[in-house]
Amino acid sequence: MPLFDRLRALSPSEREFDAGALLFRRGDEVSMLHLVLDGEAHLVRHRADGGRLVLQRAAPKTVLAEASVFSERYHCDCVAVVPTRTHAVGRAAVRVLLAEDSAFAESWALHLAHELQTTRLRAEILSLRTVRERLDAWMAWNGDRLPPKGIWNMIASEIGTSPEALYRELARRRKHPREQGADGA
Amino acid sequence: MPLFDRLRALSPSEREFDAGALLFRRGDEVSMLHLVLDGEAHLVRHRADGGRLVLQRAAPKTVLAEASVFSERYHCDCVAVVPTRTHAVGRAAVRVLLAEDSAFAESWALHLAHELQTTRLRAEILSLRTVRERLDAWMAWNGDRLPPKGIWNMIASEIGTSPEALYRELARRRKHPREQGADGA
DNA sequence: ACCCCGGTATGATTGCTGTCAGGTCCATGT
DNA sequence: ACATGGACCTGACAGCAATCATACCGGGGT
Repeated sequence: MPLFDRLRALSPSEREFDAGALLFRRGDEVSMLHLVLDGEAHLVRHRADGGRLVLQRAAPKTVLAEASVFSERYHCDCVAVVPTRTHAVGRAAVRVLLAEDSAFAESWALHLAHELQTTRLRAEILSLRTVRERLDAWMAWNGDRLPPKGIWNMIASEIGTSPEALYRELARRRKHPREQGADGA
Repeated sequence: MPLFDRLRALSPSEREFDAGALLFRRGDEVSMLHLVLDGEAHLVRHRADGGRLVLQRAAPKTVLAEASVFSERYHCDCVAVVPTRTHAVGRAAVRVLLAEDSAFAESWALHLAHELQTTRLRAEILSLRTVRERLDAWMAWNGDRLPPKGIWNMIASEIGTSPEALYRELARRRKHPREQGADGA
C-alpha cells in the first residue's frame, strides 16, 4: 500500500494512547491526520440521550477520519478503545501534497474509492437478512472460499452476526455441502 | 454540489437505458464515467451459483462506480433496475482534469471522503440489532427528527428493515414519546 | 363522484438469531 | 506435566423481526 507509506514518510511523529484516551474532540482544530499502527480507535458522535454512534472503527494500517483533511475542525470525537499507537502527520503537509503532487492526489483518491467500494459492499452484506445469505455474499467477494480458521470471530463481526451463529452456519455447510446459495432470481 | 456540475460540464452526452438494460459489463473497457440523472442503476457481481451481489445502488444525482476512473476495465456489471437516464463523461477527460486541476482533484477527494463517511455510518447502523436502535442512530445523524411522512419506505430500506417494522416502531414512539434511546454505556 | 394505487397501519404467525451456558481442543508458558 | 486462555462448538430458550394478510386513507386521473 504505497499511500500509507507515502504518508508515513511525511513526518516521524508517533503517538500513543491508553485505552479510553481521546485522540481528539469534536470542535478541536484539525492539525494532524492519524494513521493507526496498533490498537483500535473509534470515531464517535455523542447523542443527546447519552448514547454513542460509531462512525468509523479504525483498525491497524488504517487512515483515521479521512474527511478531516478538508475540514478546519473535527465533527466528532475519536477515542482509543484499546491501547493504540498512531502515526500523526500534519494536515497542512497533506494538503500541500494533495495540491502539488498529482500522483499523490491520485493515490489518495484511489484509496478513498477503494475504501468506499468495500464499505458499500459491507453495507450491502449487512442489509441481507440471514447469516446464510451474508456468508454467501462474503464468500462471493472473497473468492468463494470459506474463511480460514482462526479469524472466524473477525468475520462474524464483519458480517454483523454473533460468532455462535457463524459457527452454526459453517457447521451446517460441513454437513450439507451442496445446499448453499442458489437464491437465483 | 459543485463536483457534479463540474463533471456534467465536461461533455453534453446523455444516455438512456430501459429497465433491465446493461450500462456496462464486467471486462468492458472503461471509457465513460456515468452520472445518474433519473432512475436507478445497480452495480452487481454475479456469483457462481447464479445469485447476484449488489455493490452499489446508484440513485439520481449520484456518481456511478467512482473506482472505475482508475481502472482499465470494469470489475462488475451495471444494470438499470428502472428506466434510467445518465450523463456520461469521458474517463480520459476526468483523469486529465484530476491530474491538472488540483482544485477539481480536491473536490473529487472531498466527494469520495463524504460518501465514505455516510456509507460507513450506514454500515454501522445496519450492524445494530433492533429497529429501535437503528432508528435512534438514523435520527441522531439526521438532526434527531423523525423522518417525514411520505418517505418512510425509503428510510426502512436505508436502515435495513421491513416497512412494517418501521411503522410499528414509529407507532410505538407516538404512544410512548419518552421511552426512546438512553442505551447509555 | 368514482376508481385505483401507493403509503400507512396493525394483527397473527413463523422462523431466525442473540444470548446464555456449557464443553472441547490446542498453543503457550511455567 | 500442568495450568491458562483463546478460539471453536453446540444445546436450549427467548425475543425480535420478516412475512402474510387485511384494512384504511389520501391524491391523481378519468
